Amino acid sequence: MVTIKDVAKAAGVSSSTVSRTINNSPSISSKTKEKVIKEIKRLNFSPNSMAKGLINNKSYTVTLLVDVDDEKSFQNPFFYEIMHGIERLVYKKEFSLIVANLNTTMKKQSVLEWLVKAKRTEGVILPSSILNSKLVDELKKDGVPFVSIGEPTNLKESVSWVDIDNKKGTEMATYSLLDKGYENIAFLGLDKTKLFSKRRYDGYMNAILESKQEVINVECGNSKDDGYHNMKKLLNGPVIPDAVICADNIISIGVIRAIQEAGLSIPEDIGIISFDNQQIAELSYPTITTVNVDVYELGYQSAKLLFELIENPQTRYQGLLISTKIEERESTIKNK
Amino acid sequence: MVTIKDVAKAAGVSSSTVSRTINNSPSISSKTKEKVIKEIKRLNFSPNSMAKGLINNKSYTVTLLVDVDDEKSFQNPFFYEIMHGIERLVYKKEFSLIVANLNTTMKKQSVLEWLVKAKRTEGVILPSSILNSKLVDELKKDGVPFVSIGEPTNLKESVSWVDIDNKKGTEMATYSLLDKGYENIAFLGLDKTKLFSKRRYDGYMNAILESKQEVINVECGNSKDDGYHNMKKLLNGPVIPDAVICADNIISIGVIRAIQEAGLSIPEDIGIISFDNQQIAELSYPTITTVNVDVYELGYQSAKLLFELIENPQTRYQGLLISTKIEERESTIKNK
DNA sequence: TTGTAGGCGTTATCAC
DNA sequence: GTGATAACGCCTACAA
Repeated sequence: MVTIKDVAKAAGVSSSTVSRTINNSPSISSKTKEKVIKEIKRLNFSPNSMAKGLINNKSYTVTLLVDVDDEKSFQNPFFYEIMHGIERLVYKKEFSLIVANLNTTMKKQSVLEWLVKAKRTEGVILPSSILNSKLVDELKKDGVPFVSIGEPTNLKESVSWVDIDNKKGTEMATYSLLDKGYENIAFLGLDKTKLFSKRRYDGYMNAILESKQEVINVECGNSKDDGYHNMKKLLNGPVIPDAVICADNIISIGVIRAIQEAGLSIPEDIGIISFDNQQIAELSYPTITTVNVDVYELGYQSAKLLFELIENPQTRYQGLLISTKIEERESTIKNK
Repeated sequence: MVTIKDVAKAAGVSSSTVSRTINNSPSISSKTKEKVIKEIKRLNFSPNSMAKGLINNKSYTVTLLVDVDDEKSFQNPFFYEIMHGIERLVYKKEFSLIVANLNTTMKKQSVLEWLVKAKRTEGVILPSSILNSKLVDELKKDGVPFVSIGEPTNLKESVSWVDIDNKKGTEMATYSLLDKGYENIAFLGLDKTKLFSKRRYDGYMNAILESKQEVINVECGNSKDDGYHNMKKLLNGPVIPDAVICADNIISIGVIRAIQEAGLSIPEDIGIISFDNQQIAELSYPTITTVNVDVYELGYQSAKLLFELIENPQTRYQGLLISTKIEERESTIKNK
């Protein structure tokens, strides 16, 4: 293993000079600097991250905490993109990204304790679904900066978080449907136990009331069967909508099925807008217009907030909303 | 920060005694050991991982390398489960799991170099799609153990890898269809550029030839449109199959569409078996019978192989195949 | 069985 | 601008 001493010897300088070169110290002549850099390259030297960390008491490491056993924790398709966004910034900062599972069984302690107390990590990003007051207390007590992905609920403390602007998303979706000429727009899939679902409903409500239209609201779960059965009911009901906004992407699969079985056509008779799950939206017949959710950006911004907290612990906690965009596909008509 | 010295002072022993206690040294009286452990707990002490790493020249860290920009690298839905399998073993070994992207831009060097040379990681797990001879050379030169997820292709060197037993999977699927009474079984979606696709075809071939049936093979890409158009062609062709095995899960969505448009019923007229993508298989109407692929196990076994290499660098390279299981859903009939 | 001392590779603090 | 030296927290001979 080639160390700073080897480089120093080879370049005929002291190890401090090599250290200064590595760390871009201003007080060093460009001549020796050049010489040292040359030797560093020749010897293929990289500073040992642990020795450096020991001195500075830093691990140069950030943790993405998940709960694999909790379905709400991170949806499979979203996780990869979120991680990608995080990774981009983390490595730009010359940190490493650790991924850990909240409920991993370790000998004596919890993973989180293990990561935090042994100085293995300097900050944590975690989904709001696993964030409760107890966890917040622990993290704050240990002085580890953290950022929640998703706006937390039922929390007394204030924390930093990043979320999709769900409300604005459905608001835009509703207006977009109205613009196209749809007149009876239903919202299907409100689940009051879920914040994102409520937010999406709020956006829909806003736009509907603002436009003096009638609210058609169907509360239900988020499986394809929920979508199917509730759409069926709606089609037999007093007011048949000519457009449906689905709170959650899976629901829309069942909704489409119900509409097609009733002999109605999409998007002519009934238009559909759902929330982003690109793969499903594009696999369906017809493909589904969605409120596009930029989860890469979600990840990137969460990392950005985290680094602000790491670099300056005095930073105030803040909430950040990522804007959405409507991606037109076959389930909505261009002009009615 | 509480160090080994604080514990030593509190317990009235030397720091070496504390160190010995932590590391379960045999030469220590159970009495002092007890005393020390008590203080460790009271003071809430955890050994600093970097100081320990510096001594042993170990990082206690394993890296999962991906290429987020390469679609073949890891399918979204698979990644999470694979990672879960890896994570399980990694933390059991009291290591951390780093996730890094091959093409992350760092100032001077590649992430991999950065991770390896600065002693940030002790082993690497990576998808076969990004593994080429150049990368193998680099990894071997640096002496980092690594395991490929997926059987590598076009590699002169021998390496350790884990893969799904694709061949056996389609073989079982074919026999299962024959058992149910299907007689003209087609294989749709052979892509000769992909090893897993070829393996799946081989399994189908084996079973068909063994059973003295006729081979119906359609080569095509793996989009839903490929599935749709090629199934349509098949339905207009001389021999209409009464069962289809799809090489890839997305294809089956198009295949189903084509069959339904032709007014035929699934599974009565035509049965379908595809490969695992649980979400898609269950969202479809009808739900799709799949060859179930245990990607958690894939991840777990890759980590196991990696640790064998880390703990004993003399370990021989080996390839490991994970068996599959057929998950019956609506797209195949019970008895024809 | 326990304690002392030296060192892992780096950086910060002094001198020069 | 540069070099010696002492840390950082832990482990491991070696000594007792």
